[in-house]
Amino acid sequence: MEEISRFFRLLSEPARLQLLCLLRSEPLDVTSLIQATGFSQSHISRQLGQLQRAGLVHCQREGSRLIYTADDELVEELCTLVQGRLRQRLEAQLLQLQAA
Amino acid sequence: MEEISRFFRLLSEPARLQLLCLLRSEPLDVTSLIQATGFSQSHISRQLGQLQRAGLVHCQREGSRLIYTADDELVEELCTLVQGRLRQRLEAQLLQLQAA
DNA sequence: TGTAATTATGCCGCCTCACGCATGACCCTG
DNA sequence: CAGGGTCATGCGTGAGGCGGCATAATTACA
Repeated sequence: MEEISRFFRLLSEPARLQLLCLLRSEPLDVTSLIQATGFSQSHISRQLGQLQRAGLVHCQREGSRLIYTADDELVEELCTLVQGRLRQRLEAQLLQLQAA
Repeated sequence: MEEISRFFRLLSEPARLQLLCLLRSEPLDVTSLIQATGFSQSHISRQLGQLQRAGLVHCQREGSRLIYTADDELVEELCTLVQGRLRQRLEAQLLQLQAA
């Protein structure tokens, strides 16, 4: 339970979720992630560290760079499920507004 | 994306997750939830408010009490998925330890 | 109608964590 | 070996949110 909530906390930060989405389409080095997100280098590095400790990503050296890769498709599944629910909820609210 | 992360944030708090689990097995009033969790009355009330605004629970009067009910089975699914992953990860670590 | 029970809300202290700056560690090239 | 590029790590700040105390609001009951 405690563990599960910690996992959700990892995904509760837009920056981390964004990193996971970016890495899901293709492996990238830190510099690319910085440019893609607009966050500071230190921040990106920290978030990547957290994701790595959680086993959601791993990295390998490529010359002087570190290439990060997303390991798990679970996050995608979770996001899809949640997104479906949010969509469904919005539609329900829309119907209710039209009825009024 | 922003919305999705907000949803995960809801589940990132052990107290809220616990409330959802309790309400998933049976509808309960606030007093029962307080006793079951050990948190203060105000805190429970607040968390229930958040869950309600997110559409995860709803409440109905039953005399002087408010009976809360969990609306969505999505949370269960999400928890099951995450739990499976955590278990899988622990087993992997165990194997790695045994190999060493 | 007054009182007790149940729930919601304003207020506040405290802790966690996001976020950037500066610095250190590591690798590559000349 | 020197210097530049890439990434990680202390440090400080500020905001958001947990969590409890006190209080208000709502309801049931005598």
